[in-house]
Amino acid sequence: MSIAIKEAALKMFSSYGYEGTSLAQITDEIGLKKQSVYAHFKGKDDLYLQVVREAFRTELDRVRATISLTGSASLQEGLYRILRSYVDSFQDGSALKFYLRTSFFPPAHLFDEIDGYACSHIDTVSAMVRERFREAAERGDIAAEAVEVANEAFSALLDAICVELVYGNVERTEKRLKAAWTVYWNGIMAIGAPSIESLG
Amino acid sequence: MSIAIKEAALKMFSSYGYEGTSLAQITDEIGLKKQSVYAHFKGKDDLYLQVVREAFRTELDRVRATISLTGSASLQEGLYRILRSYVDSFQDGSALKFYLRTSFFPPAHLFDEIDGYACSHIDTVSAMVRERFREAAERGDIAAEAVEVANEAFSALLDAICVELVYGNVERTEKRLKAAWTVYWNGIMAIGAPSIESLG
DNA sequence: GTCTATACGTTGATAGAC
DNA sequence: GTCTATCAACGTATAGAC
Repeated sequence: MSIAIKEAALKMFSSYGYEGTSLAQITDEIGLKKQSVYAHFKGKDDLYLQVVREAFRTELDRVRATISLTGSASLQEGLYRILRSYVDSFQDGSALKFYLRTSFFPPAHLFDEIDGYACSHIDTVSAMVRERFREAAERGDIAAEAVEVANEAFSALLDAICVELVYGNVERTEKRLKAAWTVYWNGIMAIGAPSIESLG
Repeated sequence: MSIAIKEAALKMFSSYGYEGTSLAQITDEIGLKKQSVYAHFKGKDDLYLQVVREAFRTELDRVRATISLTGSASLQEGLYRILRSYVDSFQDGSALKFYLRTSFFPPAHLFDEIDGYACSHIDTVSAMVRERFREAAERGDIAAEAVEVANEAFSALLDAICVELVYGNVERTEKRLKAAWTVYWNGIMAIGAPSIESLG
Protein backbone atom coordinates (compact mmCIF):
# COMPACT_ATOMS: atom_id res chain seq x y z
CA MET A 1 0.00 0.00 0.00
CA SER A 2 2.86 2.30 0.75
CA ILE A 3 4.00 2.11 -2.85
CA ALA A 4 0.48 2.80 -4.11
CA ILE A 5 0.49 6.03 -2.09
CA LYS A 6 3.83 7.01 -3.56
CA GLU A 7 2.66 6.28 -7.09
CA ALA A 8 -0.45 8.39 -6.63
CA ALA A 9 1.60 11.12 -4.99
CA LEU A 10 4.07 11.14 -7.88
CA LYS A 11 1.24 11.59 -10.35
CA MET A 12 -0.53 14.36 -8.44
CA PHE A 13 2.62 16.23 -7.44
CA SER A 14 3.90 16.29 -11.00
CA SER A 15 0.59 17.65 -12.28
CA TYR A 16 -0.30 20.13 -9.53
CA GLY A 17 2.91 20.67 -7.58
CA TYR A 18 3.61 20.33 -3.88
CA GLU A 19 1.42 23.18 -2.63
CA GLY A 20 -1.28 22.40 -5.20
CA THR A 21 -1.70 18.81 -4.02
CA SER A 22 -3.38 17.82 -0.75
CA LEU A 23 -3.06 14.49 0.99
CA ALA A 24 -6.78 13.98 0.42
CA GLN A 25 -6.32 14.31 -3.35
CA ILE A 26 -3.58 11.71 -3.26
CA THR A 27 -5.49 9.16 -1.21
CA ASP A 28 -8.69 9.72 -3.19
CA GLU A 29 -6.79 8.37 -6.19
CA ILE A 30 -6.48 4.97 -4.55
CA GLY A 31 -9.60 4.89 -2.36
CA LEU A 32 -7.92 5.62 0.94
CA LYS A 33 -8.51 8.18 3.66
CA LYS A 34 -5.95 10.92 4.08
CA GLN A 35 -5.28 9.93 7.69
CA SER A 36 -3.91 6.59 6.54
CA VAL A 37 -0.91 8.35 5.06
CA TYR A 38 0.46 8.82 8.56
CA ALA A 39 0.68 5.06 9.05
CA HIS A 40 3.35 4.99 6.31
CA PHE A 41 4.96 8.43 6.36
CA LYS A 42 5.81 10.97 9.00
CA GLY A 43 3.92 13.64 7.10
CA LYS A 44 3.54 15.36 3.78
CA ASP A 45 7.18 16.45 3.59
CA ASP A 46 8.37 12.93 4.32
CA LEU A 47 6.13 11.51 1.59
CA TYR A 48 7.23 14.17 -0.87
CA LEU A 49 10.94 13.70 -0.21
CA GLN A 50 10.67 9.94 -0.51
CA VAL A 51 8.94 10.41 -3.85
CA VAL A 52 11.68 12.86 -4.85
CA ARG A 53 14.47 10.45 -4.00
CA GLU A 54 12.87 7.51 -5.77
CA ALA A 55 11.91 9.52 -8.85
CA PHE A 56 15.39 10.98 -9.18
CA ARG A 57 16.88 7.55 -8.77
CA THR A 58 14.50 6.05 -11.33
CA GLU A 59 15.17 8.86 -13.78
CA LEU A 60 18.94 8.52 -13.41
CA ASP A 61 18.72 4.76 -13.91
CA ARG A 62 16.69 5.32 -17.04
CA VAL A 63 19.21 7.77 -18.48
CA ARG A 64 22.13 5.57 -17.55
CA ALA A 65 20.54 2.57 -19.22
CA THR A 66 19.76 4.57 -22.34
CA ILE A 67 23.26 5.95 -22.64
CA SER A 68 24.70 2.54 -21.95
CA LEU A 69 22.72 1.10 -24.85
CA THR A 70 24.25 3.66 -27.22
CA GLY A 71 27.76 2.42 -26.52
CA SER A 72 28.15 0.66 -29.84
CA ALA A 73 26.34 3.26 -31.93
CA SER A 74 27.92 6.21 -33.69
CA LEU A 75 28.00 9.53 -31.85
CA GLN A 76 25.29 10.89 -34.12
CA GLU A 77 23.01 7.93 -33.63
CA GLY A 78 23.73 7.69 -29.91
CA LEU A 79 23.01 11.33 -29.09
CA TYR A 80 19.82 11.29 -31.10
CA ARG A 81 18.62 8.16 -29.34
CA ILE A 82 19.26 9.82 -25.97
CA LEU A 83 17.12 12.79 -26.96
CA ARG A 84 14.37 10.55 -28.27
CA SER A 85 14.31 8.57 -25.02
CA TYR A 86 13.20 11.70 -23.19
CA VAL A 87 10.27 12.19 -25.53
CA ASP A 88 9.33 8.53 -25.29
CA SER A 89 9.45 8.29 -21.51
CA PHE A 90 7.59 11.48 -20.71
CA GLN A 91 4.04 10.75 -19.62
CA ASP A 92 1.66 11.02 -16.70
CA GLY A 93 3.02 9.29 -13.66
CA SER A 94 6.52 9.12 -15.10
CA ALA A 95 9.56 9.88 -12.98
CA LEU A 96 10.72 12.27 -15.70
CA LYS A 97 7.65 14.51 -15.47
CA PHE A 98 7.91 14.71 -11.70
CA TYR A 99 11.65 15.28 -11.86
CA LEU A 100 11.23 18.22 -14.21
CA ARG A 101 8.58 19.99 -12.18
CA THR A 102 10.24 19.56 -8.82
CA SER A 103 13.64 20.54 -10.22
CA PHE A 104 12.32 23.69 -11.84
CA PHE A 105 10.14 24.90 -9.00
CA PRO A 106 10.74 23.03 -5.74
CA PRO A 107 8.74 23.99 -2.64
CA ALA A 108 10.69 26.80 -0.98
CA HIS A 109 11.22 25.13 2.40
CA LEU A 110 12.72 22.03 0.74
CA PHE A 111 14.84 23.90 -1.78
CA ASP A 112 18.28 23.03 -0.38
CA GLU A 113 17.69 19.30 -0.26
CA ILE A 114 16.04 19.10 -3.68
CA ASP A 115 18.58 21.40 -5.28
CA GLY A 116 21.30 19.08 -4.04
CA TYR A 117 19.70 16.07 -5.69
CA ALA A 118 19.04 18.00 -8.89
CA CYS A 119 22.58 19.34 -9.25
CA SER A 120 23.97 15.89 -8.61
CA HIS A 121 21.68 14.43 -11.26
CA ILE A 122 22.65 17.01 -13.86
CA ASP A 123 26.35 16.64 -13.18
CA THR A 124 26.14 12.86 -13.44
CA VAL A 125 24.24 12.91 -16.72
CA SER A 126 26.58 15.53 -18.13
CA ALA A 127 29.60 13.44 -17.19
CA MET A 128 28.18 10.35 -18.89
CA VAL A 129 27.45 12.24 -22.10
CA ARG A 130 30.84 13.94 -22.02
CA GLU A 131 32.43 10.50 -22.05
CA ARG A 132 30.66 9.79 -25.35
CA PHE A 133 32.05 12.98 -26.82
CA ARG A 134 35.51 12.16 -25.55
CA GLU A 135 35.43 8.74 -27.17
CA ALA A 136 34.20 10.28 -30.41
CA ALA A 137 37.05 12.77 -30.32
CA GLU A 138 39.55 9.94 -29.83
CA ARG A 139 38.13 8.17 -32.85
CA GLY A 140 38.44 11.42 -34.77
CA ASP A 141 34.68 11.70 -35.31
CA ILE A 142 34.64 15.20 -33.86
CA ALA A 143 37.35 17.75 -33.18
CA ALA A 144 39.00 17.43 -29.76
CA GLU A 145 38.39 21.11 -29.11
CA ALA A 146 34.66 20.54 -29.68
CA VAL A 147 34.13 18.19 -26.73
CA GLU A 148 33.32 20.73 -24.02
CA VAL A 149 31.26 23.04 -26.21
CA ALA A 150 29.35 20.13 -27.74
CA ASN A 151 28.58 18.73 -24.31
CA GLU A 152 27.36 22.03 -22.90
CA ALA A 153 25.26 22.69 -25.99
CA PHE A 154 23.83 19.18 -25.78
CA SER A 155 22.56 19.75 -22.26
CA ALA A 156 20.95 22.94 -23.54
CA LEU A 157 19.31 20.99 -26.34
CA LEU A 158 18.10 18.42 -23.84
CA ASP A 159 16.50 21.13 -21.70
CA ALA A 160 14.83 22.64 -24.74
CA ILE A 161 13.24 19.27 -25.48
CA CYS A 162 12.08 18.95 -21.88
CA VAL A 163 10.56 22.42 -21.94
CA GLU A 164 8.47 21.54 -24.95
CA LEU A 165 7.39 18.34 -23.22
CA VAL A 166 6.13 20.02 -20.06
CA TYR A 167 4.86 23.03 -21.91
CA GLY A 168 3.55 21.81 -25.22
CA ASN A 169 2.79 18.33 -26.42
CA VAL A 170 4.48 15.40 -28.10
CA GLU A 171 3.82 16.56 -31.67
CA ARG A 172 5.33 19.98 -31.07
CA THR A 173 8.26 18.31 -29.34
CA GLU A 174 8.86 16.06 -32.34
CA LYS A 175 8.97 19.08 -34.60
CA ARG A 176 11.34 20.94 -32.31
CA LEU A 177 13.56 17.89 -31.90
CA LYS A 178 13.86 17.52 -35.67
CA ALA A 179 14.83 21.15 -36.25
CA ALA A 180 17.08 21.64 -33.24
CA TRP A 181 18.85 18.36 -33.80
CA THR A 182 19.68 19.22 -37.42
CA VAL A 183 21.13 22.56 -36.39
CA TYR A 184 22.96 21.04 -33.44
CA TRP A 185 24.62 18.27 -35.39
CA ASN A 186 25.67 20.58 -38.20
CA GLY A 187 26.99 22.95 -35.57
CA ILE A 188 29.27 20.55 -33.73
CA MET A 189 30.54 19.07 -36.99
CA ALA A 190 31.61 22.55 -38.06
CA ILE A 191 33.79 23.09 -34.99
CA GLY A 192 37.41 22.56 -35.88
CA ALA A 193 36.48 22.02 -39.51
CA PRO A 194 37.54 24.38 -42.31
CA SER A 195 35.08 27.27 -42.18
CA ILE A 196 32.54 27.76 -44.92
CA GLU A 197 33.67 31.28 -45.64
CA SER A 198 37.33 30.43 -46.08
CA LEU A 199 36.29 28.05 -48.82
CA GLY A 200 34.14 30.50 -50.71
CA MET B 1 -1.75 51.40 -3.95
CA SER B 2 -3.30 49.03 -6.40
CA ILE B 3 -0.11 48.92 -8.41
CA ALA B 4 1.95 48.32 -5.25
CA ILE B 5 -0.17 45.25 -4.56
CA LYS B 6 0.37 44.00 -8.09
CA GLU B 7 4.12 44.56 -7.88
CA ALA B 8 4.34 42.63 -4.62
CA ALA B 9 2.10 39.92 -6.03
CA LEU B 10 4.28 39.60 -9.13
CA LYS B 11 7.35 39.13 -6.98
CA MET B 12 5.81 36.57 -4.62
CA PHE B 13 3.96 34.63 -7.31
CA SER B 14 7.09 34.27 -9.42
CA SER B 15 9.10 32.99 -6.46
CA TYR B 16 6.53 30.74 -4.77
CA GLY B 17 3.82 30.17 -7.33
CA TYR B 18 0.08 30.71 -7.12
CA GLU B 19 -0.71 28.07 -4.51
CA GLY B 20 2.49 28.81 -2.58
CA THR B 21 1.63 32.47 -2.10
CA SER B 22 -1.09 33.75 0.25
CA LEU B 23 -2.70 37.16 0.16
CA ALA B 24 -1.20 37.82 3.59
CA GLN B 25 2.32 37.23 2.25
CA ILE B 26 1.68 39.70 -0.56
CA THR B 27 0.31 42.48 1.63
CA ASP B 28 2.99 41.92 4.28
CA GLU B 29 5.48 42.98 1.64
CA ILE B 30 3.99 46.45 1.52
CA GLY B 31 2.65 46.85 5.06
CA LEU B 32 -1.01 46.24 4.31
CA LYS B 33 -3.62 43.90 5.70
CA LYS B 34 -4.83 41.10 3.46
CA GLN B 35 -8.43 42.31 3.66
CA SER B 36 -7.46 45.49 1.84
CA VAL B 37 -6.85 43.49 -1.30
CA TYR B 38 -10.60 43.18 -1.73
CA ALA B 39 -10.96 46.95 -2.07
CA HIS B 40 -8.96 46.69 -5.32
CA PHE B 41 -9.57 43.19 -6.63
CA LYS B 42 -12.46 40.79 -6.63
CA GLY B 43 -10.28 38.10 -5.12
CA LYS B 44 -7.06 36.14 -5.47
CA ASP B 45 -7.85 34.89 -8.95
CA ASP B 46 -8.67 38.38 -10.16
CA LEU B 47 -5.40 39.73 -8.77
CA TYR B 48 -3.44 36.87 -10.27
CA LEU B 49 -4.99 37.18 -13.71
CA GLN B 50 -4.45 40.94 -13.77
CA VAL B 51 -0.79 40.33 -12.90
CA VAL B 52 -0.64 37.70 -15.62
CA ARG B 53 -2.06 40.01 -18.27
CA GLU B 54 0.21 42.91 -17.34
CA ALA B 55 3.33 40.77 -17.07
CA PHE B 56 2.69 39.10 -20.42
CA ARG B 57 2.09 42.50 -21.97
CA THR B 58 5.25 43.93 -20.39
CA GLU B 59 7.31 40.94 -21.49
CA LEU B 60 6.00 41.11 -25.04
CA ASP B 61 6.73 44.83 -25.21
CA ARG B 62 10.24 44.17 -24.00
CA VAL B 63 10.87 41.51 -26.63
CA ARG B 64 9.33 43.62 -29.35
CA ALA B 65 11.51 46.59 -28.42
CA THR B 66 14.63 44.44 -28.33
CA ILE B 67 13.96 42.87 -31.71
CA SER B 68 13.08 46.25 -33.14
CA LEU B 69 16.47 47.59 -32.02
CA THR B 70 18.24 44.82 -33.93
CA GLY B 71 16.73 45.93 -37.22
CA SER B 72 19.94 47.47 -38.56
CA ALA B 73 22.27 44.82 -37.18
CA SER B 74 23.41 41.68 -38.98
CA LEU B 75 21.45 38.49 -38.36
CA GLN B 76 24.27 37.12 -36.24
CA GLU B 77 24.52 40.22 -34.10
CA GLY B 78 20.76 40.64 -33.87
CA LEU B 79 19.97 37.11 -32.74
CA TYR B 80 22.72 37.17 -30.17
CA ARG B 81 21.47 40.46 -28.76
CA ILE B 82 17.97 38.99 -28.42
CA LEU B 83 19.33 36.07 -26.42
CA ARG B 84 21.41 38.35 -24.23
CA SER B 85 18.40 40.53 -23.48
CA TYR B 86 16.75 37.58 -21.76
CA VAL B 87 19.74 37.10 -19.48
CA ASP B 88 19.92 40.80 -18.74
CA SER B 89 16.24 41.28 -17.94
CA PHE B 90 15.79 38.24 -15.72
CA GLN B 91 15.66 39.22 -12.08
CA ASP B 92 13.44 39.24 -9.01
CA GLY B 93 10.25 41.12 -9.68
CA SER B 94 10.75 41.00 -13.44
CA ALA B 95 7.91 40.25 -15.79
CA LEU B 96 10.12 37.63 -17.45
CA LYS B 97 10.56 35.57 -14.29
CA PHE B 98 6.83 35.60 -13.58
CA TYR B 99 6.01 34.85 -17.20
CA LEU B 100 8.25 31.78 -17.20
CA ARG B 101 6.87 30.28 -14.02
CA THR B 102 3.22 30.83 -14.80
CA SER B 103 3.67 29.60 -18.38
CA PHE B 104 5.42 26.42 -17.31
CA PHE B 105 3.16 25.50 -14.42
CA PRO B 106 -0.04 27.54 -14.28
CA PRO B 107 -2.59 26.89 -11.52
CA ALA B 108 -4.83 24.11 -12.83
CA HIS B 109 -8.15 25.95 -12.59
CA LEU B 110 -6.76 28.86 -14.66
CA PHE B 111 -4.97 26.73 -17.22
CA ASP B 112 -7.15 27.52 -20.23
CA GLU B 113 -6.91 31.28 -19.87
CA ILE B 114 -3.19 31.34 -19.15
CA ASP B 115 -2.39 28.81 -21.86
CA GLY B 116 -4.17 31.07 -24.32
CA TYR B 117 -2.02 34.04 -23.37
CA ALA B 118 1.14 31.94 -23.42
CA CYS B 119 0.53 30.42 -26.84
CA SER B 120 -0.28 33.83 -28.24
CA HIS B 121 2.94 35.23 -26.77
CA ILE B 122 5.07 32.44 -28.19
CA ASP B 123 3.49 32.68 -31.63
CA THR B 124 3.98 36.44 -31.73
CA VAL B 125 7.64 36.27 -30.72
CA SER B 126 8.27 33.45 -33.16
CA ALA B 127 6.70 35.45 -35.97
CA MET B 128 8.85 38.49 -35.22
CA VAL B 129 12.02 36.43 -35.21
CA ARG B 130 11.00 34.57 -38.34
CA GLU B 131 10.79 37.93 -40.11
CA ARG B 132 14.47 38.52 -39.28
CA PHE B 133 15.37 35.16 -40.79
CA ARG B 134 13.30 35.91 -43.85
CA GLU B 135 15.06 39.22 -44.41
CA ALA B 136 18.43 37.54 -43.94
CA ALA B 137 17.48 34.93 -46.52
CA GLU B 138 16.51 37.66 -48.98
CA ARG B 139 19.89 39.30 -48.48
CA GLY B 140 21.49 35.93 -49.06
CA ASP B 141 22.97 35.79 -45.56
CA ILE B 142 21.38 32.39 -44.95
CA ALA B 143 19.90 29.77 -47.21
CA ALA B 144 16.21 30.23 -47.97
CA GLU B 145 15.55 26.64 -46.99
CA ALA B 146 17.09 27.36 -43.56
CA VAL B 147 14.49 29.90 -42.45
CA GLU B 148 11.96 27.58 -40.82
CA VAL B 149 14.48 25.22 -39.25
CA ALA B 150 16.60 28.11 -37.96
CA ASN B 151 13.55 29.78 -36.44
CA GLU B 152 12.33 26.63 -34.72
CA ALA B 153 15.82 25.87 -33.41
CA PHE B 154 16.16 29.45 -32.21
CA SER B 155 13.07 29.17 -30.06
CA ALA B 156 14.55 25.99 -28.61
CA LEU B 157 17.77 27.84 -27.87
CA LEU B 158 15.79 30.60 -26.23
CA ASP B 159 14.00 28.13 -23.98
CA ALA B 160 17.29 26.50 -23.04
CA ILE B 161 18.57 29.89 -21.90
CA CYS B 162 15.41 30.50 -19.90
CA VAL B 163 15.67 27.11 -18.22
CA GLU B 164 19.15 27.89 -17.04
CA LEU B 165 17.93 31.26 -15.75
CA VAL B 166 15.11 29.83 -13.63
CA TYR B 167 17.09 26.77 -12.69
CA GLY B 168 20.67 27.86 -12.33
CA ASN B 169 22.20 31.28 -12.12
CA VAL B 170 23.53 34.01 -14.36
CA GLU B 171 27.09 32.67 -14.53
CA ARG B 172 25.95 29.23 -15.62
CA THR B 173 23.63 30.83 -18.13
CA GLU B 174 26.47 32.88 -19.61
CA LYS B 175 28.49 29.71 -20.09
CA ARG B 176 25.58 27.90 -21.70
CA LEU B 177 24.77 30.85 -23.92
CA LYS B 178 28.34 30.97 -25.19
CA ALA B 179 28.49 27.27 -26.04
CA ALA B 180 24.99 26.86 -27.41
CA TRP B 181 25.23 30.01 -29.50
CA THR B 182 28.46 28.87 -31.14
CA VAL B 183 26.93 25.54 -32.08
CA TYR B 184 23.68 27.16 -33.19
CA TRP B 185 25.29 29.71 -35.47
CA ASN B 186 27.62 27.18 -37.03
CA GLY B 187 24.62 24.93 -37.49
CA ILE B 188 22.39 27.31 -39.38
CA MET B 189 25.28 28.53 -41.53
CA ALA B 190 25.86 24.95 -42.61
CA ILE B 191 22.31 24.49 -43.88
CA GLY B 192 22.25 24.79 -47.64
CA ALA B 193 26.03 25.13 -47.73
CA PRO B 194 28.32 22.51 -49.30
CA SER B 195 28.68 19.78 -46.68
CA ILE B 196 31.94 19.24 -44.87
CA GLU B 197 32.19 15.64 -45.96
CA SER B 198 31.77 16.37 -49.64
CA LEU B 199 34.79 18.66 -49.39
CA GLY B 200 37.05 16.19 -47.60
C1' DG C 1 -3.28 -0.57 8.83
C1' DT C 2 -7.39 1.70 8.13
C1' DC C 3 -10.96 3.92 9.91
C1' DT C 4 -13.82 7.96 12.66
C1' DA C 5 -13.38 11.82 15.35
C1' DT C 6 -11.08 15.71 16.43
C1' DA C 7 -7.68 19.47 17.10
C1' DC C 8 -5.74 23.55 15.31
C1' DG C 9 -3.70 26.75 12.18
C1' DT C 10 -4.26 29.14 7.79
C1' DT C 11 -6.62 30.18 3.81
C1' DG C 12 -9.76 33.13 0.94
C1' DA C 13 -13.54 35.96 1.66
C1' DT C 14 -17.40 39.18 3.84
C1' DA C 15 -19.41 42.82 7.04
C1' DG C 16 -19.13 46.95 9.04
C1' DA C 17 -16.66 50.87 11.89
C1' DC C 18 -13.72 54.73 10.84
C1' DG D 1 -9.55 52.69 1.27
C1' DT D 2 -7.89 50.63 5.29
C1' DC D 3 -8.85 48.73 9.30
C1' DT D 4 -10.89 45.05 13.06
C1' DA D 5 -13.77 41.29 13.58
C1' DT D 6 -15.48 37.24 11.94
C1' DC D 7 -16.64 33.35 9.07
C1' DA D 8 -16.60 28.78 6.64
C1' DA D 9 -13.62 25.75 4.32
C1' DC D 10 -9.64 23.26 3.97
C1' DG D 11 -4.90 22.18 5.23
C1' DT D 12 -1.80 19.04 8.09
C1' DA D 13 -1.61 16.31 11.90
C1' DT D 14 -2.96 13.39 16.24
C1' DA D 15 -5.76 10.04 19.23
C1' DG D 16 -8.02 6.06 19.66
C1' DA D 17 -11.57 2.31 18.24
C1' DC D 18 -11.62 -1.72 15.38
